[in-house]
Amino acid sequence: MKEMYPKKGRVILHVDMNSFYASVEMAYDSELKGKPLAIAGNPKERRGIIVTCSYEARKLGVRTTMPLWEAKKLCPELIIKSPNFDRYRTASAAMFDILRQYTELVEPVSIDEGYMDITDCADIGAPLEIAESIQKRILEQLDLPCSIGIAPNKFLAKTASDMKKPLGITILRKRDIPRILWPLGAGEMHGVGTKTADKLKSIGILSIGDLAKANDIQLKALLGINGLKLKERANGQDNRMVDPESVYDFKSIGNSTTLPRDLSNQHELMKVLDRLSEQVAARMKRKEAVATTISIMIRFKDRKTITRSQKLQNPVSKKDEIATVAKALFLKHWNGDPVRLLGITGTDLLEADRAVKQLDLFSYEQDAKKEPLLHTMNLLREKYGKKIIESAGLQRKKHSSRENAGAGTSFNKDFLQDRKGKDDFEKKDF
DNA sequence: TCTGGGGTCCTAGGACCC
DNA sequence: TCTGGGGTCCTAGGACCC
Repeated sequence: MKEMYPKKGRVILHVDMNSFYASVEMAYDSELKGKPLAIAGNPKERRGIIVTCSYEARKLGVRTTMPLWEAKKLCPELIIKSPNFDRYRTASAAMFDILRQYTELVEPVSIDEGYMDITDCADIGAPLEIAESIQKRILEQLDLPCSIGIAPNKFLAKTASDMKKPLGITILRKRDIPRILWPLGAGEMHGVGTKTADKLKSIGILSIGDLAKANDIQLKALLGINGLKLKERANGQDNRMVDPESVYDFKSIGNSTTLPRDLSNQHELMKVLDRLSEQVAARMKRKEAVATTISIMIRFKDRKTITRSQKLQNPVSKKDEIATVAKALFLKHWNGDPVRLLGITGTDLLEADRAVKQLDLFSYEQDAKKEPLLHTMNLLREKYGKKIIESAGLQRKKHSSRENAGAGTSFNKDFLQDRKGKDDFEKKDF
């Protein structure tokens, strides 16, 4: 939907911070400047990986996602720091503040990159002048380097910002596509990873130019809809708008942890789930969100990973509620194998106040009942197995999906109807 | 003595409904 | 008498990105 009404002749910037975490650390401590520096996931644990590293470290062969021990072996003088996310968030906010001094049309994509639509900024200056000004300001005011891509759409801007690092500015025009974009390997395209690159290779598509000219039918058979989208991009077509609001519609909140050692002890694993539930609950509270689905992720010794999820009748956000569901899911699906990683994620998020309003509307007892309800469901499941719960759930689901549909709009008769049905149901079954 | 943690989007199958 | 064709919801997994 966002793609429907692009303006003609847009000017889009993609601002990409250079080795962001490492650069922020250097801005805080100038002693680090010019030295090989790496930010590593968990320097004390044996399973740390390199999250970001300075250009000096890159020259010595250190790479993002490289295991810490490998990086140390490669480069004994490497300075290793653990990430300081508060610091990065502060720097990020300051960076986006600078961008918004040029236009409100700023879309953060991640902590260290964002798009700007400067089509209507001609009064400020030419696109190149604006980019130079932004880059200079971020460097002078925050002591942080960035690269900027200038292009008629997001895909080309993103591609352009990647071309000169650090501190580059690259213009990529439509007419430059055959000369600059097409010779690149298909795997270098944003959206094409190793799997897709391999698949493309299997039908003889090696470069972005090959992809741009590929056969639609063949492409669709190989990659589905995504294949056709990639072909469009390869031809420089991308109608996605710059959407400043997109930050606010997050879809999931989750935390996971790789355990210091593989764990088979159920009690210890339960404690880990408690801790993760607490983290997820804290973040939901901060974001004023509640979740209607809880998923867990289990990774085993051999890195095989499974996810199991449960859709809930009532949204949850409190630590104990999340932990109850997560633990039940875990116990139901764990085969006893040693566990390497555990994760908990809440999805199908609703705004907290909206969800509270829903509950208020539907039953005065609901809040007090929520936990006993979950508890009861678990007991029933243990006693009677899955079937009875699911058949019970089915009736309730109808009500709850109606609630959700109505909650965003206004109070109406359906609400009263649903309310009646729901109360009846609860008295009958619980 | 390999490979973190935060996400998004897409696909596919089964259950269920009409 | 043995079997259609939509559609939705839920679950699980995979690919990709930073």
